[in-house]
Amino acid sequence: MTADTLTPAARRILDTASELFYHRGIGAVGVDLIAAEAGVTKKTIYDRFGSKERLIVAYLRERDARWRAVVERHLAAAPGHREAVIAVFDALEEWTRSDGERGCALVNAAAELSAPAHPVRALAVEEKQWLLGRFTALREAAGAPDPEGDAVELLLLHEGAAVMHGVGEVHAAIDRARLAARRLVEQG
Amino acid sequence: MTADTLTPAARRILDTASELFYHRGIGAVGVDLIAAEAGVTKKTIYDRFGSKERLIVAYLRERDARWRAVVERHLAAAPGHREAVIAVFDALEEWTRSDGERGCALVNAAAELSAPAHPVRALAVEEKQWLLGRFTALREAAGAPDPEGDAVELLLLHEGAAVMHGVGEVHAAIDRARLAARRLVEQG
DNA sequence: CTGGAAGTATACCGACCTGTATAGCTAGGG
DNA sequence: CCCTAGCTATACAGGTCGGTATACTTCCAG
Repeated sequence: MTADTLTPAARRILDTASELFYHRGIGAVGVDLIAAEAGVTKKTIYDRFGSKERLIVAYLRERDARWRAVVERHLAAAPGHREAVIAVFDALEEWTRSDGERGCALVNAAAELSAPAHPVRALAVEEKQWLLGRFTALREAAGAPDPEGDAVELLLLHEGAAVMHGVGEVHAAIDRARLAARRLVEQG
Repeated sequence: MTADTLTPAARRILDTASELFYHRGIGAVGVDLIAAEAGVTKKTIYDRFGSKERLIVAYLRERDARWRAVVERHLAAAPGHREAVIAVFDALEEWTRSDGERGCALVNAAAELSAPAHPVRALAVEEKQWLLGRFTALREAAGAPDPEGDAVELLLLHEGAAVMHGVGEVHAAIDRARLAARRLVEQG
């Protein structure tokens, strides 16, 4: 990871861009705005990141890494394979509470940048399959008869909860997803 | 509904805009492109729709109406309240097969246009709560002990399936969602 | 037969976009 | 002591954006 080798200005740029991209959308945020908010010159942005697209990728990469770290922490604290599945939904709750009411950044970015060859699509696919793999392994370890089927279902509940949390006005989406997940692991 | 009172050119504009907005994203499609693809002058677009934003709203409204009609058709054909729940997922499968691989247009639009006061957010919320209400009524009619809880869970599966179908690379997401829904209604 | 509605064609506006160029400042290490 | 990395400041290029203005045509209904 190159995250720690960032210069101070680059750090500020990435933090500012993350905030703005996530809450206002990628297309709605220009490079000039990022520069102004970060207290930095546009030249510095282009010196450090090369282009807006690469800044977007850096933003999504870092955010994804932070999200995965939250999940891993919750997984490590779970006493067993069944509890670990539930812990992923605890991680989602913590994540959305601290970080935002706008759903999954990767999904949103993929919605904006629709070109099939765009790098953010690959990032999104990779993250979803990482989580899918996590769920599959946990259900395998728990001796479930259909680990992959369970994993897809858990992923659907997870993504559904993230989306509905993003559009809002549907109460306790994450709670309900966790409840369904608990029922799945307890009587599977 | 004002859909049938559209002039021929307006009809072409709305059809073209729907195609482009859905597959490329709203921000990625300019008014000039819509005009060119529809074989129409920009002036005609502004004469008929007033602004890009109102064209976007018209696009989402009409698409939503078509989607709801598909759902209603599947619901009407279902022999009972439990089968009707499953039928919604059949509707989703038919809908995505005929109309696109890019998930829910309302969710995507809400992801792009993040301003909380933007009209598309209200549209998205309204549609999700319509579907939620449908599910709730069906579970109530089936005598389920927790109709609203069931409805939220079904909505999560539905939205999750739509999203994962959009990012792709997760096989049989809709099939799995329907399977989970069937299990929910058969042993609730 | 005439007037208005629905178009086309073309040109333009100001704002904003990503990205580049030029010049100068500062601090730390060989 | 000077060179380079990292930065600031400012200006600008080239393009696209949503939206408007003007002038002409076509066609149908009162």
